[in-house]
Amino acid sequence: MQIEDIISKIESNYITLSQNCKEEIIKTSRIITPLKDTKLVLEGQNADKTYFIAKGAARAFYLKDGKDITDWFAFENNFICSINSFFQFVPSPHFIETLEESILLELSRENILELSEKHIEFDRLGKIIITKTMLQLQQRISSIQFETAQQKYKNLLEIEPNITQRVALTHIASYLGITLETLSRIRNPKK
Amino acid sequence: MQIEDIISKIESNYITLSQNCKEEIIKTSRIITPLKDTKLVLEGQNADKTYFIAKGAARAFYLKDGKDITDWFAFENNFICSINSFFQFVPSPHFIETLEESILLELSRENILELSEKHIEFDRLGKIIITKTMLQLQQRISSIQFETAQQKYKNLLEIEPNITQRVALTHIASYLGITLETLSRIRNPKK
DNA sequence: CGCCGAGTTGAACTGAATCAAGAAACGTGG
DNA sequence: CCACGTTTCTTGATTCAGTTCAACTCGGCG
Repeated sequence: MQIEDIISKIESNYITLSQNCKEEIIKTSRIITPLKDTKLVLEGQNADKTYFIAKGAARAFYLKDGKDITDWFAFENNFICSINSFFQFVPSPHFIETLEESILLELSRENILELSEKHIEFDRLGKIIITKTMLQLQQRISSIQFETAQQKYKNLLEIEPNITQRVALTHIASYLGITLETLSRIRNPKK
Repeated sequence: MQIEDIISKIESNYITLSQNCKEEIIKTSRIITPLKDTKLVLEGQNADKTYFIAKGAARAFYLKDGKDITDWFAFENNFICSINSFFQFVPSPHFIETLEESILLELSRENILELSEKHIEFDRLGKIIITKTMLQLQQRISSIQFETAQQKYKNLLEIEPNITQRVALTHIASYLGITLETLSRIRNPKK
């Protein structure tokens, strides 16, 4: 996959970019093609990169009392970063790792800020992504807050129907805020 | 309170605005001074307004199986809107109401879009607010997801130390995703 | 004063967690 | 392509935090 293909994926999923802007993206970004289970960000790092997933999947997770808790999944045509670190310039509480062999476009915060200054469509792209993320988080809060384990799992399947084929159940369970055992029982009702 | 005072509150809490931009805000916005318990948004409405709280407090809530569930609190120097309706152009799932007699600056989506087009600082203001909201939601998810009722309450008090003096416990309980009874027991341990 | 909404307290119940074993599936090397 | 070890998932028994339902208290205000 060429960088032009990746950028046109961004355009068709988000917003059209000017030729100038695209050229500058090409100059300042880089493509990486990590294998499955590659760490993109480590806890404690200044995680000043954002990744666009052209192909593959990734997750953000953190360790709470030694337990691996998934906080976010991202698949094709979505962006992933350590939002705390990226936006607040603090050490990342999260790890980010690929869940499959992937093709990613890596952009640094510095380049993103510069691109946003120079190209109004790029600035708008940023706003769109942040808004989308905000709405997804809001959605997730209602789901976590007021639904049973069963309903939360169903909701997730509606949003990401194939997630069970791509992601380990342990990660799905921790993302839903339930234990692996409970998830297993939900999936195999009284047998 | 004059509109100039309100705008300077926005500037000191968020970002400096050009003279032009401020004049246009003055022309297109309006100040409202609702009493306590005034509904600003009703469920089902196209809620295309955002409110800046110069003084007072408000909450967004919805009815889940007839039960009143608080989704968001906002106090002085913060903005509140029905984020689903405002950003996605759908009927609002939320009500929004004041919790105290308040002074609010009301801006319509239309005016906000126009201001964002014309004034880059205003556009940036929007981005700052959305980013802040996103980070707060993210914060809230970890709190809801992996902490005991007790810890969630403590966390809230750290962020909003005076909330119990300003907001009914029922609303705090539903915001935390616990029952009023549980909240009461947390506040009055084994007596 | 008496009522009413908000908060408290008590007792029984329950959904999900925890702890503990075992079964499948997976992959690596012989 | 099979044997073995490792990781992932399932199943069962027990426990517990928080809910539910119900009764009671308190403070404000009409």
